Amino acid sequence: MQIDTILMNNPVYDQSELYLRHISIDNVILGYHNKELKVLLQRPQGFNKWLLPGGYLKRTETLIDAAERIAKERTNLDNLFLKQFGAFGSPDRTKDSDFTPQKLSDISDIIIDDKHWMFDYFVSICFYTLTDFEKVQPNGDAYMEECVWWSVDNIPPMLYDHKDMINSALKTLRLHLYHYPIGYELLPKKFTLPEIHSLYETILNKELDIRNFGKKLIATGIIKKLDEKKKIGAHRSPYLYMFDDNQYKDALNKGIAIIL
Amino acid sequence: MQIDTILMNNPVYDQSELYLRHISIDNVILGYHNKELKVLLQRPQGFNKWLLPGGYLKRTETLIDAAERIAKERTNLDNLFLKQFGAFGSPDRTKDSDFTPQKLSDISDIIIDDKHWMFDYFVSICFYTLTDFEKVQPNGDAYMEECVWWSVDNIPPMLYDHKDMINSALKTLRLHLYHYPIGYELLPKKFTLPEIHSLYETILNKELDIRNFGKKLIATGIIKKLDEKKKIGAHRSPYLYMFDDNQYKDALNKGIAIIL
DNA sequence: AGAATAGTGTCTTTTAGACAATATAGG
DNA sequence: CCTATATTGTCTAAAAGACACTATTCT
Repeated sequence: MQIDTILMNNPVYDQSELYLRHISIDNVILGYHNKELKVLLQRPQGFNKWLLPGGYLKRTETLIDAAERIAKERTNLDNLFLKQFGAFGSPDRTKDSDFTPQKLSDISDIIIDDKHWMFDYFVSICFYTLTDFEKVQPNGDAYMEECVWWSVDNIPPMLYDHKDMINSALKTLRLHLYHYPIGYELLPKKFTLPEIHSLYETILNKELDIRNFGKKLIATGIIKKLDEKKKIGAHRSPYLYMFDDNQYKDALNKGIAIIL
Repeated sequence: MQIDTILMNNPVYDQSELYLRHISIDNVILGYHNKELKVLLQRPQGFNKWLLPGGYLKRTETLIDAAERIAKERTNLDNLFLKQFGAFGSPDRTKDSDFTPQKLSDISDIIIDDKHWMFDYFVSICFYTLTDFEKVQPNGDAYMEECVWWSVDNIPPMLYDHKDMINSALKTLRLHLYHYPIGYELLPKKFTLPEIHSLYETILNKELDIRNFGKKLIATGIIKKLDEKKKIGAHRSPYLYMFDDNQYKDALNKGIAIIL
């Protein structure tokens, strides 16, 4: 069996590198709170276009490990439930006239030319997650001038194909909403029907009759009503609900149909 | 801005390589014909486990270009409508006690040790497609002793995580069946209701009442009845149907709900 | 009493789902 | 006429969808 027909010149790879070449991870970290859906974006020092929080894959990590590590760097949250939604790869996806080796060199203390690995072909594996943005204090780092939440209805100019990634993540989230229980990681353990109702309305960006919504969601069995109420001040106290763990896990594995 | 904190030792990449390191493409090529669903698998020379048709990504290609090229190598078909369904990556996913550098060297004319790039960490981007297996004469090559169709109900021992990939592809196909029009690329331009009905039954692996099936599928608008019949021999001639191009494209973009 | 929010039930329309007899083509 | 296959419609049950009044809590 001859192997080298595939034309990689050097049959021995360099294991000394910590990260794998050509592979990046980008996370669409969606934040929900109080009927608002936002996405966490960062802006590199000296540029005026934005990026998704991303990074590279270590030799010792699985894809999901890397995505979790990268998400944690910006949110400080563990246990984000990240879901892969696509890989993006084309020879020119990391070409952007607003982010060039020249410009980077200008504001950097080292010379970076277009042979630098940073400007090589990268395939990006993308994940999305949903969290409560009020619980997150976004962390930038030395190279990111800003790291903040943006409304998904008002995305700033993005570098590369990161805008496509956001759109793709939202599309996937909306599809998943109809087939998997969403909100387990996002809502408090015990939540009210109006709370989960608002969440679904916000994600789908459309109104859902709360009476019918409640009937249908309870009919799936994934949430159950408790014998407790939540105190919310000068108003009638709403009942609390929680996810049924067994039904929830089952639904995650097998998928369900939730017609809202 | 300092870049090398990410610890890739050599900032300049080697552009002379035709393929990108660490990235592979694997295709789950599903074949349907006459109520049978099969998958195209290949067996490397001298081994008794099977692989999906796969390959590497050229510097000049997009992911989908590569997937199409690789699919064509085995099927000779252009215009396969390949859909990405996932990326698989973990440090040990290409470790398999039945496919080792030692065994490969034994049957090869070159020395391959575990530092060979072939045994490095690869992230595989996976695509699936659906075609008519009767139209395909599978092509092996010098390194693949066999390349044949296997029933999806009877998958032989697979190398690496390729069995997982098949399962994941089938799961995705079944999900897509409920949200996107399936069969456009597979069925002849004009097809009969019994034909598309059998296709759906086979993919979902369950019976669907043909009367209700027809009503519902026509109600979605993606197929329309023609004023022609197909001659099928000594039986009543079935009407022909075809996809409505506009509705089809629309459904592909936006997705639809097909409750069967 | 008033303001704000939650909770609940019924009716109508639509859809799902079960079900079997008739029509056609060719031999 | 026989065989094999295709076509078609109705009924019932379930679900979707529209809709509005009452209940609670606190000030």
